[in-house]
Amino acid sequence: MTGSPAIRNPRRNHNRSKQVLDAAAELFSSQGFHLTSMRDIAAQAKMLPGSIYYHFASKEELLLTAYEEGVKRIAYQVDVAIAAERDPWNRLEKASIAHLETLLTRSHYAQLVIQVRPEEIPAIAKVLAQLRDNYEKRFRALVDDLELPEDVSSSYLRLLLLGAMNWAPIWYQPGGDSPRSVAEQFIRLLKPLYSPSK
Amino acid sequence: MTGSPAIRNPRRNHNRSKQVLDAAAELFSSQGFHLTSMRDIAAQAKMLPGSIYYHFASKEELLLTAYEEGVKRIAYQVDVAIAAERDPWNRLEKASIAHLETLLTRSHYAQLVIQVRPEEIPAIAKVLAQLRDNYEKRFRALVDDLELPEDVSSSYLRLLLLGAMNWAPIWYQPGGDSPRSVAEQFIRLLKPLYSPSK
Amino acid sequence: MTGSPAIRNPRRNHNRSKQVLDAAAELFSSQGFHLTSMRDIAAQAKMLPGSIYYHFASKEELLLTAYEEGVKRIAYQVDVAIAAERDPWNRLEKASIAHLETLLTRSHYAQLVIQVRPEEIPAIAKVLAQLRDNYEKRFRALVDDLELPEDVSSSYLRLLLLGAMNWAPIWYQPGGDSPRSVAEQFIRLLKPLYSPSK
Amino acid sequence: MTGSPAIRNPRRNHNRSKQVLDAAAELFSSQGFHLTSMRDIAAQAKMLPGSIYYHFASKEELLLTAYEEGVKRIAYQVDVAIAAERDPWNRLEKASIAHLETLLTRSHYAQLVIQVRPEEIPAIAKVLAQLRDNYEKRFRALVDDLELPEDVSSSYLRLLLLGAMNWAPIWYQPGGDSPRSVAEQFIRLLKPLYSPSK
DNA sequence: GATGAATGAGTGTTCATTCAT
DNA sequence: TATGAATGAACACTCATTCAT
Repeated sequence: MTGSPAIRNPRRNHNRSKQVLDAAAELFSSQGFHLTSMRDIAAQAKMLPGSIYYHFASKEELLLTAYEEGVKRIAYQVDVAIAAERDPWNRLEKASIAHLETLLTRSHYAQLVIQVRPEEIPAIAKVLAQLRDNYEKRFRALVDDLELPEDVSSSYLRLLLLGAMNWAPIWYQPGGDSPRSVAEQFIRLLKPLYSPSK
Repeated sequence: MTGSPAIRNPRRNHNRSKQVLDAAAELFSSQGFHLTSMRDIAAQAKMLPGSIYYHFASKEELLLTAYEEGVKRIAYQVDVAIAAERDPWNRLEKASIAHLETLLTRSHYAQLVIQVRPEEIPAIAKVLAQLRDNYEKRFRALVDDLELPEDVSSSYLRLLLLGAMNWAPIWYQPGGDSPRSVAEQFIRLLKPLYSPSK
Repeated sequence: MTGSPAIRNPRRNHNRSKQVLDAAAELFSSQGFHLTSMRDIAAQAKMLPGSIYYHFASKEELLLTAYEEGVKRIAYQVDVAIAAERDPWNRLEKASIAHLETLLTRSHYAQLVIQVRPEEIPAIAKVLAQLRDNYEKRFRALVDDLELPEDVSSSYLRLLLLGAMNWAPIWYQPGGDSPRSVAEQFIRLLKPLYSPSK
Repeated sequence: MTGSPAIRNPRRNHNRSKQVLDAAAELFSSQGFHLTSMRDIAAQAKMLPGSIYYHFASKEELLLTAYEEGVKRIAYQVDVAIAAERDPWNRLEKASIAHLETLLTRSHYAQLVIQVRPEEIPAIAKVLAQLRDNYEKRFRALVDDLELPEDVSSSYLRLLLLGAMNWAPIWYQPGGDSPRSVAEQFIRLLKPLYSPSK
């Protein structure tokens, strides 16, 4: 796993590697890892199955690479969203909107991070879990910045919010409320209580 | 899927069928559907792979049966828990405790309901989703019974709470807080706001 | 490698396992391990490729089992051949005849022991080498029993004889001298010198 | 197999071709033909797999070329070794020493001649066998020059000696006796008998 | 001369399932 | 009821080879 040739040497790469990765991200996120065969990915990328292996060493490496990209993207969206905000609750709200929007509409890569459960792929379960953990640290910090009453656990507030958001792909219907409004609703349910000023 | 012999004649050797089902529930819930082979289940049930098919027509039927049992069990626990309560918030709390306790500690069958994502098994995805939906209606009713401020969406409150609880198996560590206390914390985070009298 | 089902439970075995093993022994010994595919073996055994795996866990296990059988057979032939002999040179000659006859004509299993070089199959190279070594110990003992002049190394005499015989499959033509007569010639080339009586 | 460009124009960049051939000789002789992939050879020669095909038309041609070189080298060593000798037994001894020394220590190319069994590569099996045969004719001549008793077959003496030597790579350990001394021992085992004068 | 990229046939193997006994 | 044995389709992957650039 020291990187495939195309990644080591991206110059002459007619971005076919990206094509493969895109195909993998889409199929893995929509059908899951085990229901997606290398043949499926090859077909989607308009390649022959064997050709994938020029770009990626294994199915697991393909997932891992896509997953990393997913974490990068969702992290980037969240970081951008909160950059200009100072108010702790606003920051949490912006972060939640970015999280849910990326998760639900923006990118197959980001969906991967939520849809694929690390334990499903034992060989790389630990790395995947760590990557996600790393991303979620942002929410830990955001929640810790809130001024909460003493008897309120910031840990559970974080788990409550993140859990609820990560479960959203299960029930979310594209036709209904926008991801943004879902996030706002979640925050509204939590916010007023702990900021008596409002 | 017209039912296997043992299910048509449920009295006959009910034991062995249950043994198979137990094995399936345990393995499906701990490793997932796709990482569990019929051979694994047979081994755990101390049978040969072919023998399973006397009891269940297919891997999917095995999962479906176990899933149904899981829904039944968790539903029963919740129903019992709220039977004696009248206060809406107390009822929601008791239900949440029962939900989380069953989910996290009580039974492999119940874990199945959360751990197995219907879309993972396209052939029976709809039935599974419906079974879960049916169970979760309880929470719809419980939340609707709360007296909430007008600007608060009971739908999103339900989704927030259920999502957070269903995500718990991802981060829950057996050594830490008890499932009961997790549920109480979640409720405490939501409750005070809307019932300022308490 | 704790033994395949059919070997653990040989009773009801309609000796299909043996059919597979026979096919493997023949093909491995005539074409070599790497030029023989599991599909080839299956075809020869009138089975489908997947069916082989009911009997043997892997291609390597198949080879190993056949190789063990080969060692057993050639060892048995040699042991029987020398059982009634007392004179050391006669014993060596009988052993050599048995060795070469089994090797060149009797059985694909025995040919395996010579035709397949352990290093060709790294995963089981050590076991194979040990099995052959174990067999060849017989010749060490037989040569040690000869009364040799002091300046003659019994080690090299053994290596000379065994090497020459094991090389025989390379040049041996079924139409020419019999294996027996080849062995006798080899012994005649070595014997007279060290038995001054002649 | 009409020859690759580099072979048609052997002056041009002879270096790179040799590099490839060296890599092939080393890997083929140490791991065998089938366990060595073109990728392995390319890596060892610090090239990309596709580049090999500028120099050699196929894996088989690569082996054939290296094998020819091996035969040439071992033949040369033997020819040089016996050039100055007149006594038949001395000639045979010198030839054997040269044969074994080249085989066991001198060159991967020479080892190829012994380590690679022609039948392993059906497409060129005959050519390989012929090449080796051609080389071994030397020993036929050397043995025929010995003055042997009438009842001793010079053919079998040759097969005995050559077989024993060619089997040596199987048991030879670099730490032990030198190849020279092995060859001398073999000759000593055969010689005294037929030349009682010595 | 050499490379990046792809090909396509083939490999060993898995696995849900079937069925005669 | 259960088993031994087999099936056949699918799977991830390998590898010699090709070829435009």
